Amino acid sequence: MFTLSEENYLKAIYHLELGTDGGVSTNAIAEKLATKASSVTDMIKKLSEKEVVLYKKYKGVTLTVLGKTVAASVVRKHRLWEVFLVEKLNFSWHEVHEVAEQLEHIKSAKLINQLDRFLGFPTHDPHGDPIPDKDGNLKIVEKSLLSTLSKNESGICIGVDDSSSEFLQFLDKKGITLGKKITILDKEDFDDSLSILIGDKKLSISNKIASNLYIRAHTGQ
Amino acid sequence: MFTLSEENYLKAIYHLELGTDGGVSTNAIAEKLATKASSVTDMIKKLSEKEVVLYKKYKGVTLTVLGKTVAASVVRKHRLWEVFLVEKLNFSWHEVHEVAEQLEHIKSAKLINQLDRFLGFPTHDPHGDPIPDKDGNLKIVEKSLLSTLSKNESGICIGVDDSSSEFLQFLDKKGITLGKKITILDKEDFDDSLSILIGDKKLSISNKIASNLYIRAHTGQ
DNA sequence: TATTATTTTTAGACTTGTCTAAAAATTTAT
DNA sequence: ATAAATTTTTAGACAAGTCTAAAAATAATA
Repeated sequence: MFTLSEENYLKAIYHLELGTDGGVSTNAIAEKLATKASSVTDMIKKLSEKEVVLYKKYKGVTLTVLGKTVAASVVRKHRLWEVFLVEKLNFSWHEVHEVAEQLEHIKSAKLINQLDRFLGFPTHDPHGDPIPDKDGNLKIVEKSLLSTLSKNESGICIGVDDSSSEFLQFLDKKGITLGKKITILDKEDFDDSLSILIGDKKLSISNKIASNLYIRAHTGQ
Repeated sequence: MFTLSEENYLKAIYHLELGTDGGVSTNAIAEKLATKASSVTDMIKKLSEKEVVLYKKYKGVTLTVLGKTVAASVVRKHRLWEVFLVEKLNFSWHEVHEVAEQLEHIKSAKLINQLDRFLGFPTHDPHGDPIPDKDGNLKIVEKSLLSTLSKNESGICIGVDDSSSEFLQFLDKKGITLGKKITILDKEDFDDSLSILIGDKKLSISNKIASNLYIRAHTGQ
């Protein structure tokens, strides 16, 4: 069994590992968890003894298969709870993170399996991130940034890169939500801003926004 | 803000206070929390400094108004989660306690208020225990033990005294659930066993069972 | 390659919550 | 009312997880 703290470390390493090829550095973990490098070293030793990470001094860490399983299960719980909060309890997508950070540590296999069923076996959380299945596997969806589409191309909004509260609230205000079809009407060379069609509304958005929105290719029309 | 451990102590004291008139003894708390008296003394000092209990050495503790509010809020969360688990996630009433013990410590006012609304503002948990409202007040229901009813009297099953897993599973097997009407058909002087009518079924139950079932007077018939 | 800068680890300390063993206070019984 | 039993508190220790400050290793630069 793993403590709350251990689970948070495993989750951090899991997320960091997706973004890099080699091992994850002590400093990177420390920054992610808002703690000190020395604390990270201590914890890594513990995790190493528990055989959930591979560790060589000064060389960073990698999750073992076991470690990856544990981390994925925490992520699974986090994202299922996020779906619950948004779908059933009327939370906005920018309000769910903090609460899900707590709920992800509740220990009960039955709870999470029944919750999964209750929610209709969702595959993605409210931010568009994939929910690992019971075995920790992710269903990968081909995605690209809105900013990479060309004029007259379109796609379905499936997620965000920056999931800060401010950005999510901004999207809410503009009416940009997951599942909506977005078509590029025009691209402005001057500042790379976009003119888009979302639903039946025409919007102008900056390149910064377009570089934070993920799009799934839209087959059919 | 209170730690998980502090909340558990407050909850224990809250429950113990309902069963006695004066202050709650150190040993009683230790037994309830399966810990040592010396640990209790340590924690009581901390709680006393935080002004949630009144404490005089060797004289036991009492909750302050603030302490009672905090404890009631934990109990409220515990019982609301129990309702959720049974009503929405198909848990049996004997499976919910352990999970609710974890969920009761999740910190989010919005979460618990929305959960309350989602569940239809329930007043009692699956064991028939009352759910404190937002201000910590209980709706008291006039209740009596089934064993105190006389022949031909009847009432609605509203709760259990002993909520051990074994007892609850026994009740499940016999078809005795909350909300059902029970009528005393006969009382056996020899061993104080009862012959009862529940729903349309005739059952014979021992006095031990009857002394663990709470009944609300049944007006009308 | 030698030196400087950065990263990582070690050593030692602190907090929270717990424990054991012993001392002090209270209660019970003779 | 005094002795015995019980309850409660104190004193000191320990594990988990964190921190600061300093040492060691690695990486970057001249």
